[in-house]
Parts: sequence; structure tokens; C-alpha cells
Amino acid sequence: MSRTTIKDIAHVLGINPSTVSRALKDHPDIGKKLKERIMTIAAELGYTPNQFAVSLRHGKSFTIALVIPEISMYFFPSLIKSIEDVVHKKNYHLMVLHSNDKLEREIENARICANVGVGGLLVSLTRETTDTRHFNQLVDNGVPIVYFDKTMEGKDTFNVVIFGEKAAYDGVKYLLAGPKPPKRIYGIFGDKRLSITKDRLRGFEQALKDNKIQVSTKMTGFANTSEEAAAIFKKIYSGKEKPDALFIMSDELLAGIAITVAELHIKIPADLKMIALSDGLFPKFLPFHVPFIHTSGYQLGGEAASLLFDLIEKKDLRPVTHFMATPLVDYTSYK
Amino acid sequence: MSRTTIKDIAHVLGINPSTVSRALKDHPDIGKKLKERIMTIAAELGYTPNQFAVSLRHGKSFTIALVIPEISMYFFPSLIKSIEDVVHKKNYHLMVLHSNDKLEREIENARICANVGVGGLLVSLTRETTDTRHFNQLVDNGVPIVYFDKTMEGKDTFNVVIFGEKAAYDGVKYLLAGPKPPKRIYGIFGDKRLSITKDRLRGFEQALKDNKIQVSTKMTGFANTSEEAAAIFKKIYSGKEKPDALFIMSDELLAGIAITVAELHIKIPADLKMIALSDGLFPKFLPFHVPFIHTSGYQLGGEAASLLFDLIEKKDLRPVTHFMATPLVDYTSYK
DNA sequence: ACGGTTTCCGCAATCGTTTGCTGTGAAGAA
DNA sequence: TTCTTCACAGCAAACGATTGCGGAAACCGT
Repeated sequence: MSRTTIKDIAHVLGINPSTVSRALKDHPDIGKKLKERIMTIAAELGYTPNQFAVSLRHGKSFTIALVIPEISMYFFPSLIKSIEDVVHKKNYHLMVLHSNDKLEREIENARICANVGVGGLLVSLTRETTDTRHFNQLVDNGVPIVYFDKTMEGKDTFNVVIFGEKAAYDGVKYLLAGPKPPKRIYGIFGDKRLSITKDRLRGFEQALKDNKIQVSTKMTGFANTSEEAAAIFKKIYSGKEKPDALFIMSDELLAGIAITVAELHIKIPADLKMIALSDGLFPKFLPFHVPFIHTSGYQLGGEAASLLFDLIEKKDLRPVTHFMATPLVDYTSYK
Repeated sequence: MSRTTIKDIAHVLGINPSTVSRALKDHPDIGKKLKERIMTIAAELGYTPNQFAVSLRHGKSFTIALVIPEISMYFFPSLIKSIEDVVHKKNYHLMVLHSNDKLEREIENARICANVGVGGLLVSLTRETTDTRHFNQLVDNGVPIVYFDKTMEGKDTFNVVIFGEKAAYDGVKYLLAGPKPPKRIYGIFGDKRLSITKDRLRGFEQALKDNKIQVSTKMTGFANTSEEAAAIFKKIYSGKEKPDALFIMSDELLAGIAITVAELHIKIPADLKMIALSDGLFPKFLPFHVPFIHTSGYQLGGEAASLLFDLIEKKDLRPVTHFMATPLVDYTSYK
């Protein structure tokens, strides 16, 4: 014997399944006493609705899809934790779709979402993605989508992003602060195609301009991986124009840099003043103190998920972009 | 206009939906020419089956549930990556259920799995879990379950685990090897209730015995968090009986220790020879070289997922426990 | 007591797919 | 030619929950 259904309850009481259905969802058409009897029996029999049937009827399920380009150790755990939290509280479930930074795979994931009729999507785009056409079918069917972190510019979508421009700006400001400002600032950035890279680069350069520092392409390097970051930094630092201040766009890049810093026995911050954008966990494990601009994956995920449920619950919202705050954490001060 | 259904195709061709259904799954009852015509139309109309209806009919879905006690940055990313990979290849989807190391939540997650009719489960247990009764309903309904990493002892389930006993044994052996063996070995372990802790402790102690070293409770410490590990180690190392060799059961504990090692300016391996069980990524970021016994979350996840699909595809397997190999990686040698 | 309103519940169709059974025509055997 | 055998395709009933519609009883006021 499998699960108890609405029919079973109806059969026990000699009534119609439709009555049971209505009673179970507190429909006013059903009398109080009968409603109670039905509730009792349902509880006794341990009734739980068949989600397939419910979904079939309504055309959508209680599943939220998380579509992400990569699963990084720096960002993903805190992100998924907060998302799972929100999703669970709303009695939804979380489906994880990994795009592996391939557009093709992202398109496939969009198709899957349509197929399985997810109730909403949380999407972070791959570095190959240049438009979001592949999500249009979902949108047309009224499935809400919140893009987060790695997004496209465009005002007709719902986005939740790190305020990367400000974060980078603040980072540079931090580097320039203090009694003896650095002479040579260098910035390490990620893939140029990414929105987050563009944002942060813009903030970086703006901060330099605002501080009357000549901006040049020799002040920035772009790396797609930890290893590339290490290589770039090593090369720069071995050159004759050693930077004395370093801006690092992300934890992943920081990881590569950190190894190199240790290898080259660079004194932090004496030889090199550093600032990174970081989720906050990783810097604590480094043998030197790295102040960071806190780009919280936990907050980002929570905010994105909350916004998504706002969309699911009330449909009449206007496209909007949420910018997450990015406080400076200089934990040398509290440690 | 929403999705195209089997009925639409039938209507276009003026035939019965059942015929279309059979044709689409290459049933021998349907003629070759008709089959082709149906296929063509289906492709033209961009038909994709409604998974709700399919699931309703079959009583189960193409979803695999991953039930995990915690989302750690050390283990989880590599684990989920391999699982997602396998699951995706099998055209299934992955649902992530977080138990937050609470039995109550794990029980709820089991209920959810039953409700949404998952096709199979990958389960890692919380530290509070002492039996797996809450999964019995699933088992009774023929839903396959593979327990991995944090499991219960017991021969009537399918398990995939790190060969922790051997890993720990090898770790101690490594510490004892070399020209001048350490005098005082100390081991840092996780929560005592966990199967993985018991396994590793057993291997640790056995290795000591086999090397004629007196085993005592003063040689081991138990920590539930990174911070606790740091605290314990700091206390031990500040005492008069400083260890000169350290066994560390996991990345998380290693993280705490590493910070303390840096703080106390301990020379590795001169002052302290270390070995850790690790997923492999984290040790590379440390300012000193830590050889490790590789407990690969990626392999573990892949193996568990593969086993699960074996169970899904052919039902007649006997309960079995897979032990994952744990090679020693002394990357001082190749770095 | 009678027409009219509520209150309460059942009927049956529906979501899209699957599948056991039935029925048709044609090909084959006798 | 007639009877069997296949190959094909349709019919209709599921799976479980939902919901528009209609109808019976109970209630009201006059």
C-alpha cells in the first residue's frame, strides 16, 4: 500500500473527493464540523498531497532552480546556504543546475527549467553569455527570474548584484589612505567579459581619477583562474616597476596571489599594501592580514531568493536592480 | 499558448494520443512510416513531455535528492560538482536538501523526498542521527538510497565512504617515517559521534599500537569547529608536553590549526611534522607545506552517484559498502 | 405556508501521459 | 476460398488533485 490520497479520505467518510480537497484548503463552502472531521482523518491517515498531481494541475511546481556557471569553493557554499534557507522556509525545494561556464549548458538548463516547470529561477550567467534569449520562454510563461551576481546590463530584468563599482572604489580609497600613500597601484581582475569585472574595473579607475592618479592599462591585469593570477602577479612583481599596493577583485584571485606572496617572501603590508574583494572566510586562513571589502555571498543569495519569492507571491513588480552593500573589513583591527 | 502536448501532435495528424505516445517511445506496435511522421511533427512543434504528467503516471520523478548535514567550503563544492555531473549525464536533476546537522531537519527532508517522489537519494547523516528509520518509508517504496561519507554502521544499506581507518593509519605511518621519528604525536579529531571520526580514530590508534607506541587519551583532541581545533591545539602546544607531530582529521580542523601555527610562529615541519586528511585544495593556500592523505570529495560524490544509478537501473543488487582509496599526497615533492 | 436566499456538498471535466484491451485490415497458410 | 496470424492503431481508464457548475437541503422573512 502506497500513499494515502484524497480519495481514500473521501472513501472513509463516504463523501466526495472534491469536498475533501476543499476542506483541506479551508474553502468556505465546506461546513465547520465536516471540515474538522476531514482534517482529523487526514491527519490520522498521514495524508500528504501528491505534488505531481498538484503540479500537473497548476502547471508549476514548488521548485526553485539555481542556475550557476561554476561551483567555487569561495562563493558557492555561503551562497547556497542562504538560498536553501529561504527556499526551505517558503516550503519550496532547490534544484541546482550547473552551467560549467558554458553557454550551451546554460541554454540546456533553461530548457530543463521549462520542462520541469520550476516555480522560479535564480540565475548567474556564464562568461560566454551575451544575451538571455534562452530564458524568454520561461519569462513568457510567467515564471519569475532573478539574475544575481553575474548578470547582463539591462533594465527589464530583476537583478541582485554586488555594488562592485563602489566596492572597488572603496578598495582603492583604502589603499590610498594613511600617512604614506602608495606610489604604484596594481589591480588584478577576472574575466573581462563578466559584468562583475567591468563594474569593478570601472570603480577602480574612477577612484584613481578622483585621486588625481593617471590611469593606465599597465596598472591592471586580467586572470581567469587562481593560477593565472599568480602568474601575472609574479611577472609584475619581478619587473622593475614593482607595485606597492595591490587591489584584488575576488577570493579566487587572492588565493593565487597569496601563494605567490608567500613564495616571494613579500612582507604584507610593509612591501605591499593589499585589499581584496572577498566573501570573508578565506582571508582568515592566510598567513598575513588582508583587509577586504566584504562581498557577501550569503547576503547576496538571501536577497536574491527573497526577491524571487516577492515576484512569485505578487506579480506586479517593476524590474529593479538591488545593489548589495560592501563594507570594508579591516580585521587587523579586531583580531 | 503554452506548451505543445501529445494531444496537439495527435490532433495535427488526426490520430489518437496513445499512438503518438507509443511512437515517441519507439513502441513496436506503431508502423515505421507513421512513427516517422509523428517524430517530424513532434520536432517541428518542439514537443517536450510534461514531466508532471509523466511523474504522476509513474509515481516517481527524475530527481535525485542530495541530503547533507552541512555545506562546508572544503568538501561540498567538489562533492556537488561530481554529483551534478553524473546526475546530469543520466538526465536526472539534483535537489539539494540541507539538514543543518539537525536530526529534526533530516527527518523533514526524508518526508520531503517521499512527498516529491524523488527517484533516489544520496544521504550524508547529521551528527545527531543514530538510526535511519526516517528513511524507511522511502526504502519500502523501493526508492534507492546511497549513504555516503557520514553513515551508520550496518550491512543492510548501500554506502560509499572514505576508507578513514586506512587513511588515518597511513597518516600516522607517514609521521613516524623518516630518519628521526617524532617523540610525541597528537591527533585532532572531529565530533566523536560521527562515523568518520570513529573510523579515523581507530586507524590512528591502531597505527600507534603497530609501532609499539603507548596509546593514551592525552594524545587526542576532539573539536567540532575550526575554532575549537585552534583552541585545543593552542592549549596543547602551550603546555609542557609539546607535540612534535600532528595528525589532523579534516580540512576544517586544519584551517583552525593553520591559523594558530602562524600565530605561534611554529616552524613546519622542523618544530612540528604535520599530516592532514584533506580534499586537497586547501593545503595549497597555506604558507607552509602540509602533506595530506587525499580524501577526495569529488571521487566520493561521483562514486556514490554512480552506485545510486546502478540501483535505479537494476534493482537486484546486494547491500555493499564502497571504500574510497586515500592516496598520500606529499606535494612538497612536486612543487 | 410560500417564495427566496444561504449554506453546503456532489458531479464531472480537466491537467498530459501511459497502457491494457479491443478492433480492424491485410497477409499468410490450408 | 476460408481460417488463422500479425501488424497497427484507437478507446478509455487510469494517476491525484482541483474547480466551475448545479442542486438539495436548511434557513429567512412575510
